Amino acid sequence: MKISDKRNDVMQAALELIADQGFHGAPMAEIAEKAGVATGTIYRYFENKEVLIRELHRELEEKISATLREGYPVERPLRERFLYLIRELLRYFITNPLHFRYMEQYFNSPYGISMHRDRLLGKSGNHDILMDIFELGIQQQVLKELPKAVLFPLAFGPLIILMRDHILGFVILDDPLIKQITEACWDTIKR
Amino acid sequence: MKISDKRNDVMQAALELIADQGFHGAPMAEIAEKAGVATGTIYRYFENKEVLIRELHRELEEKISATLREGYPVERPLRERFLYLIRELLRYFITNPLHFRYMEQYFNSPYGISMHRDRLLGKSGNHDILMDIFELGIQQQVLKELPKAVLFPLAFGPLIILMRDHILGFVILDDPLIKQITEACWDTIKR
DNA sequence: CATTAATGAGTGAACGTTCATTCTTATGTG
DNA sequence: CACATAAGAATGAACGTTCACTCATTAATG
Repeated sequence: MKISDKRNDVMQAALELIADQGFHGAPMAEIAEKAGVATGTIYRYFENKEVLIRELHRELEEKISATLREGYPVERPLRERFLYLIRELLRYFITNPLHFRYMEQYFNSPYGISMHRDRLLGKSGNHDILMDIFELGIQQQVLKELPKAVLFPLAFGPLIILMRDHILGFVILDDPLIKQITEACWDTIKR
Repeated sequence: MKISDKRNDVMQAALELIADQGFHGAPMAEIAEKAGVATGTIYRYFENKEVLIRELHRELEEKISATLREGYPVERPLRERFLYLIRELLRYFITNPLHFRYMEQYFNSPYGISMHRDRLLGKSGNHDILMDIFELGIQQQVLKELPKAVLFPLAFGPLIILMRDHILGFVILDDPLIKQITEACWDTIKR
């Protein structure tokens, strides 16, 4: 058993518990039990609960960012690049609903607020890509002349509710529907 | 002092605390202190914390619903009715940021999930209005031919992030901007 | 055998809720 | 009107529970 095995087990257990019970539905004791370790063991790997939570967030963001960059069509027209981002983000979360639920919990908590500031300042990984699209789009008069801080909510706001509804089973996001949705998102911001 | 004075004080205190600290940042003792009553007094008016929380939600929803219905232009074209709804909702929340924060907390909690089901089934007050718009719009081929459960997120999803950013001071939603935003929301769903 | 890892009972703080008691207001009586 | 009595409202200390975190002890490792 490698040194990081238990660390991973703890993170996985925390992810699952927090994703579907929230931070307060995930006591350290329960995380430990689910991970098959003792409570105290968690504190070998994470200074405290907050560190565990932030670390988990960091790791998920990393994964998502990597996925979006993977096949990103840098050379294609703006619209295509934009559609790609939205489509792949939706697909990622459909494949990894726990990740979505976790990010949602995180975002909607005291932890999330500082991150939020970063996002708008374009610090985070794949938001540079997005901000480039917005900037170029406005320059080339392809997009509406709106602040980037408005374009982002317009384009990505729907995805949050859609994902939630998908996970709850109110909608089923299959490929044809995803195609229509991504195009609708484009319509929101295109001139 | 009327019988309902303390009840109101408690609700107001709970609203303020919960809106900016979340449910877990609002212990009954603190709510009581802020309301200027003893802890035990709360339990004269509310069976327990959950009842208080739900009651608060009910009351806010009532107010919002009333506001949206107030000047609703029933006789005007679809587009105009739709723009009205979005614009007034934004305005309401800009005027009452605590209400927005509270509803967000509520929505993003175990309590919120049952409500969510109601919303999609069209039980809640002003959603009948909205569903009518969607239904008519599809019939008249004004709107995209998408499930109502998709039209709703597309049209209203942006508002949540926009409101959050507005409250955090990242955007300032003034009237010209609101006009552009509501029209962008319409562009998302119009054919 | 020395060092590191893992354990889980224990600790104290925080929380929602209760309830014996006190204070306030309303009602009855002469 | 003065006073006694009853009813209702308000109080806050106390209770039981939950939780994050600690630490003395045990197990594993090389």
